[in-house]
Amino acid sequence: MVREKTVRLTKFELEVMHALWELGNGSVREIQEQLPEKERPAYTTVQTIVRRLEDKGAVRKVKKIGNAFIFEPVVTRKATHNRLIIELLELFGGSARPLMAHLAEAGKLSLEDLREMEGLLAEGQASEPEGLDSKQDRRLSSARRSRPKR
Amino acid sequence: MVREKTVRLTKFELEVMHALWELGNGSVREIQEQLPEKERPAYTTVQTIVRRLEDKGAVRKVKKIGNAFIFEPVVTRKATHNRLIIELLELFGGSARPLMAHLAEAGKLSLEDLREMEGLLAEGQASEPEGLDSKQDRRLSSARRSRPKR
DNA sequence: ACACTCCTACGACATTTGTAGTAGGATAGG
DNA sequence: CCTATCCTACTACAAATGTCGTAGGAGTGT
Repeated sequence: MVREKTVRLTKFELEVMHALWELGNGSVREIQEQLPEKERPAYTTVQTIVRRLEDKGAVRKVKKIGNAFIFEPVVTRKATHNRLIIELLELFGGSARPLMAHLAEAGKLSLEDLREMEGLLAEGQASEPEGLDSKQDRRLSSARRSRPKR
Repeated sequence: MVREKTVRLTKFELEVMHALWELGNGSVREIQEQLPEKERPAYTTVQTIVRRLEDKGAVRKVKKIGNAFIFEPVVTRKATHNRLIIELLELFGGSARPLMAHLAEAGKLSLEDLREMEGLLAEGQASEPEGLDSKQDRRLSSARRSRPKR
């Protein structure tokens, strides 16, 4: 087994990671723009979070384009989510049963969901493609970003 | 609908709440002793957490026995767990599907679990008794606790 | 009335998180 | 080569968390 590295991430750090997972890799600017407008913090705030993520070993610089660093995730979305789930499960006694019961009760779980899962389980695997690719970098190549006339 | 109060609790606060839910109600001392030895903090640490929980409105004093206050949960375990689950779900796009997929893949979910759930769902309800009772208080009545000869 | 324990009320402090501002170097268009 | 922008490296700071210690009031057996 590969014992993936997992780090403890805060809510906000998770959001930044989410953005980066979506992008595959990207600059601080791109990450910030990827965040939902509603909760889009200042550029330097994102920069700080990214730096902390780098300290924690959750992301790393892969290259430099112009004078900007391009970051990429080190921890996978899957490993991170797993960790979160494990922690939540512990609160429920380590078993998925009670958790499922809650989901069902909250109406978050339908019979169809269950049957669907059964199908997957029966087949022996339930994996999502985990799209962590698109490592191209045709961007920033030589074009200045938004240029606010001020 | 009763729109239960939910507060944001930290990991440690959750553990204290867990202890209190188990007890039904209890003194700081009892709560501390209810915590797993491995991670049992100093008495005053627990006291501080309880005080903060009180500030947050998650617990309240119900009476005084001797010179000690007896606390009881204000927020239910169910409501709190629900909140946690909701937050986790948001990370997964708000749907239970991806979460279940993770559980299944991590081997935390078996076919039996699924069938069991189906049964419950089919019946129209999946509720656990939510044992928040046992509000007696035959304890501390007049007996000193452990008395370390020093 | 005492001595011994408990308990509570507060205060402290190091970390971690959330959020940003500033100074100064790097770049590209003109 | 100059200038308007970007970007990075730092620094700052308040609020939230994790962890306790201390002072002083209370309750009880003798």
